[in-house]
Amino acid sequence: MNPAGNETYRAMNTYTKLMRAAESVTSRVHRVLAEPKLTISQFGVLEALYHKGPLCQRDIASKILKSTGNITLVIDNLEKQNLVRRERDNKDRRYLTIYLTESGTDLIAKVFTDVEAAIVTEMASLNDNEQELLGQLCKKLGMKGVS
Amino acid sequence: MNPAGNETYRAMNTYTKLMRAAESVTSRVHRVLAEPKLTISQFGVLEALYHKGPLCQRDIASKILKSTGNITLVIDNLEKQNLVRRERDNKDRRYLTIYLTESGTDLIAKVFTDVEAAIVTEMASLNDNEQELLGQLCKKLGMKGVS
DNA sequence: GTTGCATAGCTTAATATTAAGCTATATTGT
DNA sequence: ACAATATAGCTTAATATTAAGCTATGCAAC
Repeated sequence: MNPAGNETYRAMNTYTKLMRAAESVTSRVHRVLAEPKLTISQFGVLEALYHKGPLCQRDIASKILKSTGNITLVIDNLEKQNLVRRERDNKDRRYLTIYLTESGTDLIAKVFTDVEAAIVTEMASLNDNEQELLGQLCKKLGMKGVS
Repeated sequence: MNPAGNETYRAMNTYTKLMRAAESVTSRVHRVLAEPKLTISQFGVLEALYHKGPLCQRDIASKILKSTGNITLVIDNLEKQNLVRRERDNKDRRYLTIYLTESGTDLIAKVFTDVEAAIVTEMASLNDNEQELLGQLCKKLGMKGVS
């Protein structure tokens, strides 16, 4: 096999392992969302609000990488369950600020704790140094796109 | 911060970087599917057939992690575009074997080459040793689920 | 053989998602 | 002030996806 072939082979191999790891870890972590009946997007929205405070829909959309139209629906559904509420910004009336309600805060606090525990369990396959190393390598890969 | 807190902090950090890397790399790689107008699932099906040979729908479903009902639709759409064909197995008539057509083979050969090139480009952020290391760490993480 | 269980693929209904375009609001340039 | 432009969120139509259940086929036990 020529050098180019080796490079390709190695890249494909690494890529496959990266994707399998990400997918297998997330799919196990997301199991904890079944009981509270949250979709992954709903969890993403609640978690963003929980850690960043109130946000407008566009910011939420860009945070969880979904379209603004989709966020409208996700927030609608969370609002129906009384987990968040919308409030029109009086300075710029185009904006809706989304707030966690009290029960929304309670729910995400509990669910996030469970997700966190699941992630710790998953990551326990690697020791400290390995996790540090994996983090660095992933960071290098992810940064590529910031061009 | 207590030991448990540190462990959690580190795990969350590593997890986040892993997910960001996976998502940022895939989203860039998948851009090459826009021009041939293939969905990610369609690409997954074609690629499975290209590398594994003819498969029945259930095997395809488990390979690309989609429901069997969904695969029925994905194959329907590929069949409409004459990229694959279904053939009833005469030994066990419950099975449909899915074959790439000639134009399907041509298309996936070309598209896979492009995807491969995109992956090589992405992975070029890491040198040989780093890729090897990343692969090993990911493998360790992914294996957790095989219990 | 017939009866009952298992399995492959299909259908249906519900939900999620996106892209494109719409409305309302704000900003900027003249 | 007014026109043009930009932006936030919403709507609509098309597509994707899943879960649950259905049909047809095969297999195994009796």
